[in-house]
Amino acid sequence: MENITGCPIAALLKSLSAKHKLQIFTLAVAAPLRFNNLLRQIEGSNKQTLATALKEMEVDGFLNRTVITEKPLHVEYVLSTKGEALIPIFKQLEGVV
Amino acid sequence: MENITGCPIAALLKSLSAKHKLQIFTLAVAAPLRFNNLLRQIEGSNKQTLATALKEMEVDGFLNRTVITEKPLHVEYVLSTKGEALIPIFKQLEGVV
DNA sequence: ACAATTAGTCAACAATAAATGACTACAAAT
DNA sequence: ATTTGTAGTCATTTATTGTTGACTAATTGT
Repeated sequence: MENITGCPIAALLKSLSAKHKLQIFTLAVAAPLRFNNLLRQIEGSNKQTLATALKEMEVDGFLNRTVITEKPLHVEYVLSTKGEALIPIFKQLEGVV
Repeated sequence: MENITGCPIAALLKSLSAKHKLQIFTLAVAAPLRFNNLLRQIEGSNKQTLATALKEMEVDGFLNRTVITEKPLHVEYVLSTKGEALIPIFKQLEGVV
């Protein structure tokens, strides 16, 4: 009900702190992501939360969603340049914890 | 109801994303903080949320709480070394947004 | 003595985020 | 033709977070 002119970094932090997003980032570094794969890999996750996370990460410009019109016709999520830029920052946070 | 063995960085991100914390960090860079001062400075804040934020930041080791036994007997919150370590990371996030 | 300022706590309520289960829709395999 | 795998949506419920207003308690100022 607020934050029309809120701080963008605070908004980013809040967005990044949503459930499973950090793990999604981590997995996306290794390989392109697929919905049902994530659902199996990320224990304790569910369709809805995952769908919301992926959608937000796409809207925020961290992931690129592509429909692959081949073999088993599926969707791939790949880290964008903006998404990749966050990885070293997460690494730095490791040093603080 | 979970996260017994959760990722510490995810936990840190979630903690940092709590309301007003980023602003508290920012204000703490400039000068020691006082409770009622914050309440006035941070618009839209309230005692409870502020008290919770300050307590958590203290428990997380980002702020040091000191009772100043002088003049008007008050409490000061000052950034710890660990808290200061986060500042450049926040700055880096600015570059990503 | 009384009021204000200090720094909070507590319980009840409202708002937001996440979980659950049912459902959709298309393509490919049996 | 039916099941399986793809990738989701939708409505409801539950859990987590934040807000509100009343209250405490010590200190300081008038």
